[in-house]
Formats: sequence, structure tokens, C-alpha cells
Amino acid sequence: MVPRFRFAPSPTGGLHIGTARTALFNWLAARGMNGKFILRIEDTDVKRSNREHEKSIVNDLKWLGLGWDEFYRQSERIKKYQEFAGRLLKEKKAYRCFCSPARLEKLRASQYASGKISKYDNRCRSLGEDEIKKNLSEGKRFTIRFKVDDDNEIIFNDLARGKIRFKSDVIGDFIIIKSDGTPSYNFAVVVDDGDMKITHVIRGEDHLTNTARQVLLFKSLGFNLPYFAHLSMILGEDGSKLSKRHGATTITQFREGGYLAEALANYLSMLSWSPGEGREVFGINDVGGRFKISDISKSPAVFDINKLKWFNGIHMRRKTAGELVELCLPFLIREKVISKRDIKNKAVMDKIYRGVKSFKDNLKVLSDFPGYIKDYLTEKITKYSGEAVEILRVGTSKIVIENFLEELENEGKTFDNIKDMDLNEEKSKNLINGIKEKSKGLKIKGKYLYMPIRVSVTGKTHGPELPGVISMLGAETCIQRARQTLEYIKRNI
RNA sequence: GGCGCAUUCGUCUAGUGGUUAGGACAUAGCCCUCUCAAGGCUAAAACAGGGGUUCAAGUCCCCUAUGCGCUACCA
Repeated sequence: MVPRFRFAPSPTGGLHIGTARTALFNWLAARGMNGKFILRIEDTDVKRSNREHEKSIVNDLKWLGLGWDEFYRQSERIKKYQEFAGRLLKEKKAYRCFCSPARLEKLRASQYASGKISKYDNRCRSLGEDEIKKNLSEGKRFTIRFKVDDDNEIIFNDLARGKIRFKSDVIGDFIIIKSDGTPSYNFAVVVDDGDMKITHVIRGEDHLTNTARQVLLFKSLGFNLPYFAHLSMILGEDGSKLSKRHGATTITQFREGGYLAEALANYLSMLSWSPGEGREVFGINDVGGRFKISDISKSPAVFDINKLKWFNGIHMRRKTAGELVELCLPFLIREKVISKRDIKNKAVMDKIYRGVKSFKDNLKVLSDFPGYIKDYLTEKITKYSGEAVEILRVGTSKIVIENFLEELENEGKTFDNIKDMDLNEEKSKNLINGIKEKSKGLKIKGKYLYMPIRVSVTGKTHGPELPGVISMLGAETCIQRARQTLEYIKRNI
């Protein structure tokens, strides 16, 4: 028999980090067992569900690389639930309840006040046929409730947690069909899992207590019980359930924040699971049969943005410069560092490419890049930092910069147009070496050689390796900026 | 309140009766280095508490504490 897994989000918001992890674990388990992965949209709550959210969830799943084999929407299966409910009604395993929401609310309040278990008092369970008919003919609204016998013990095996037991008398007769004809969550889930022949249910711990109700339903409906596994919650730094007030919580937010799908999937898979052998960095496609449901950890995990950032850095450095350019483009456009038209501009794209190569090691998230490269795309230096000015004050700095400019200009003379001069990293290195040679007599080296050049073309004392910087700026801009800096020295120092 | 689940460095985790309790992130120091990173090395850092079982317990059992979840005509 082919194992069948499902991920069943309700489209009441974007794809939450915790929910995404549930999807991922189902996907990993399905992959590892050569099973099927089914996506089922649980949109029976008409008020809170909408198609925009569904689209967003679907989009994020695809982005994470979690493809599915089958797709369903509960709102399109309403008839099915009613059919099954009708069967339970006929078999007297369920009954119509005409109690008003107001009465139920009152009942709950009084039970809570007196410290008793809050559950339905089974008032409509013993309604006579005549009374039911009368209510029906009067057009009274009703729900359908499932009969729960007292004194039963419900036991099921959780693949991640072991044996779990509940006493049935803490569960009241619960609603399976709401008064608007739509199924309640617990009922829809069981009908679907049974009907879709789901073999493994991996879901959040918040459903653990629901499982007791569902086991009862599975049995009454004559379905085989699937295997269950309940995942611990993902917590915020303060130990409470991860929510909006902890910052970004949806996959969309992380994508827009510059995180890579690979990094997010990798990090999420490491929350409550580990592939063993000290392995930490991997792609979800490489996990294969190593994913075992029984290895899932039982305790909740605190979401650590720092570790995610670390994963992100690692996965970015694993990409080629070309791949990174593609990934950075949306962020460059969003920050208006380049325009859409620039994508076709070879000169600009070349700069971006060299910029990505230089800044690769400094990036934590893709969205860092626009801020880094911005100052390298302008013709002139916009500002000299305080530390940079200090460097310019050093007597030998002027000489170094003059030498640098001279070398560049000489080199440039061999071209009709300076734009044709390709100042790659290798040439930049040679250039610096040339200046080193020239400055030997003056004993200028190390910091006193590199820093003036760096400042002369960037106005800053920080940045990636100098040859890369020179190469990304290009000969023309370097000449302009070096001249600008010499001018600055003349005027201000 | 009731029911359920959990508890190893600050954080994520490895560990399935015998370990100097291992790794990773973060932190600190050193190395590399023109700077910022990246990388390398090193340091500090944990079995919630109490009872059992056992020759031996982080590992098995019980209690306590703490945290989390559920207790809807939400999912």
C-alpha cells in the first residue's frame, strides 16, 4: 500500500512558519517512504477563509519546493460530509440538536463557574420523533451532534510520542454539522482522511486533544485509523507560541525579507528533527529515506532568527554569483537601486555581477545587497566617513592616490574609450602591486598603501577586498573618484 | 478549573542503562588580514527538583514544579 500524507491548511492567513514546518515534515515523510503528498484546503469556515490566502499559501509552498500529488478543497465536498452525517443520523450514532447558541453559551458559563468540565448536557439526545418533526416543520435551525459514550477509554499510538490515552467522559456530544450545513473541523477532517485513504497524519500538537474525538469518528464511520504524529509548537523568544508580535511569522514575510527558500526549509527541518551524524546544512531534496517520523523531537522549539540568518548566509555562499544576481534583482528594483530597464543594460548588470561576487561573504540576507552596492553605482563619492578623512590626513596618502591615478590613466591610454578597459580582479591586483613597487622607496605598505586607495574610490574604510572593489567600480569611475578625492585633499586637508 | 503533552548549555539539538555528556547558532579570545566579512582554532556554557528501580540513570518508574496546548455552530 502506498503511504498517503496530507497537509491541510485553512486559508485564514498566509503560510505561517509553524504550518510550513508541518507541510515540510509531511512532504519529507512522503518522499522518504515513496508515498503521496496531498494538499487539502480546509476552507469550511466561510467567514474567515478566502481565495487570496489560499493563493498565498499555494505560492509559498511552491516557493519552498514542496510540490503535491493531489489537491482538494473542502468547500467543494460539502455534499460528502452531509452524506456521511446522514448515515450517522440513520444509524442513531448522531442526532439533531435544536439548542440555541445562547443556551449553549449560558450552559458553558455556568459549568465553568462551578468548576465542572465544559461539555454539552445532551439535552437533545432524547428528543422524541414527534418533537423533532415539529421543530423541523417550524423551520428551527439545528446542528448535528455525534453521540459520545461515557466510560470509554480512547487509546491511540502517536508515532512521535508513543501511546496516548483519553477518557471519553471529558468529551461531550460534539457538533459535526453546523446549522448552516457545513461540517465542523473534526468531522470534515475525519471524513476526508478516511475517504482519501490517508495513512499518516502529521500535524501540530494543538490537534492532539482533537485526535480523541477523531478516533471515535473514524471508528463510527468504519474507516481504518491512520498513523498519527503530533509536532511540538514553535515558540517565540519569550517561550510563548510564535505569533505576529514576535515579528515576521509567515513564509511570505521571510521571502520578502531576503531569505532563501533553501535556508528556510533547511532551518525549519532542523526544528524538532535532525538528520544525525552532526549534519546540519543540507537541501530538503537530499534527505531521502533518512527522515523518520519516530525521530521527531517531542519538546517545543524556540524560533531563533540568528540561526536562520546563519543558514541563509551558508546557502547564499553556496550559490554561484550568477544565481545570486538573479535572486538579488527584485530587491534592487524594490529599493530603486536599479530600474527594470537596467536588467537589459550590460554595463549595469556587469557591475551588479561583480558587486555580488565582492559582497557575497558579507550578506546575511538578499535584502542587504542593495544597501551595500548603492554607493558603488554612483559616479562620485557622496560622503567621506570620519575614519576615511583620518586616512587622507596621513602624509603619504596623497602620493599613493596620485600613483594609483597615474597607473590607471596610463593603462587607460591604450584604449580609444576608457569604457572598453576591462578592469577585472586580476588586473586590479596587478595595479595595486605596481603602486606597491613604486612606493617601495618610501616604505609605504600594508595599511598605508591599501587604505588610501580604498578611501580614494569609496570614501570609506570598510568594504570587501580592494581588487574586487576596484573591479566593480570600473576604470572610468575609479579615475573620476580618485580625482575627486585628490581635489578633496587639496581643499580640506 | 478539567484533560493532555512536554522539560539536556542563553537557543536548536546528539544521546535510547556504563560518555571527560558531543555538535551547531549566539557570546568572548586568538589566527588570517588594508578594513568589514567569510574561514580556522580555542574558551565559557546544560541533564528542572525530589523520591524510587538497578552494581550503575540524562536515559526506566512515581511525585512536585514550570511551560505549552485543548476545553467553540474556528481550524
